Amino acid sequence: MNSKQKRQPGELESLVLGCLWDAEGALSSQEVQAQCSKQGELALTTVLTVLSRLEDKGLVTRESESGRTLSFRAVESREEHTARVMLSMLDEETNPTLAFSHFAKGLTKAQKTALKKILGE
Amino acid sequence: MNSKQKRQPGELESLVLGCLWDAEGALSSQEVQAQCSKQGELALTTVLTVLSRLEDKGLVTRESESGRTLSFRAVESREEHTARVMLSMLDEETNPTLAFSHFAKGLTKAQKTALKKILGE
DNA sequence: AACTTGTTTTACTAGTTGTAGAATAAGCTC
DNA sequence: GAGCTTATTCTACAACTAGTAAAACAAGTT
Repeated sequence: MNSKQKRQPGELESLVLGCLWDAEGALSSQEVQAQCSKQGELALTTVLTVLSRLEDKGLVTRESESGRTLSFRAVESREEHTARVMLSMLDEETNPTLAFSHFAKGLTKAQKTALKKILGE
Repeated sequence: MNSKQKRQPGELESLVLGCLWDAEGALSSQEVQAQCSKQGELALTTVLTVLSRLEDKGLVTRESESGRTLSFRAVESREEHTARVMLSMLDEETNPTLAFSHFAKGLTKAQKTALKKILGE
């Protein structure tokens, strides 16, 4: 039986990846299912399909620990992922400084302070 | 006639948007076609379809200047766009400071200097 | 009125994502 | 070790996105 809750494309993958990001270590497919299902039921096979696709994209790895059961973990942390995507966007800029300029305008005061501190080290 | 050069999904849209970003002002569909076709021929209708889709996404606007002919222009500059996407990613972070930390590690020396300067103002 | 040319409609294909049943494999129980 | 249980992989399909462009339409021009 399915609940066919129309999701935006990419939404389920983000949800699953988010579960792994929020978890300390690796999770079994059942654990991922349990976490994700807080937002509506999902079949275990659905979760496994999504995990496979995330693996194909290099965002998730699987480790077989206790015989039959697999564990999945995010390759990067949420913050590493964000940083990497941000950096890759900058790489395509011909004028990174101008991009920084717009970027800085949108930062909150707290964010600006935090970033300045990190750059100062 | 078509050349069916397999493009990655999103590639053509980026190409077209890139033309508009590289142009000073607004471009006619023919001008966009000419710019884009440096990378292989494209039918004018293809270009127009892509422009329409970019408009639907709010990335492009059209202006009708001299009667029949339309002009298209990017809503944001390349750098504004990059900055906005970067900021929106940060907005979803629970720990922006940690993201900054990874981000800073990936910046070149020159980029770090430029960013520090901008933040200092 | 016919011709030219710029724009919109329609269409088709391929690929991605959401979703999950069916099939298979690997342990476990008696 | 034959069968039961359960974890994983295969297969499938619908909806949507994106590449691509022919066909249809509209608005000047001659």
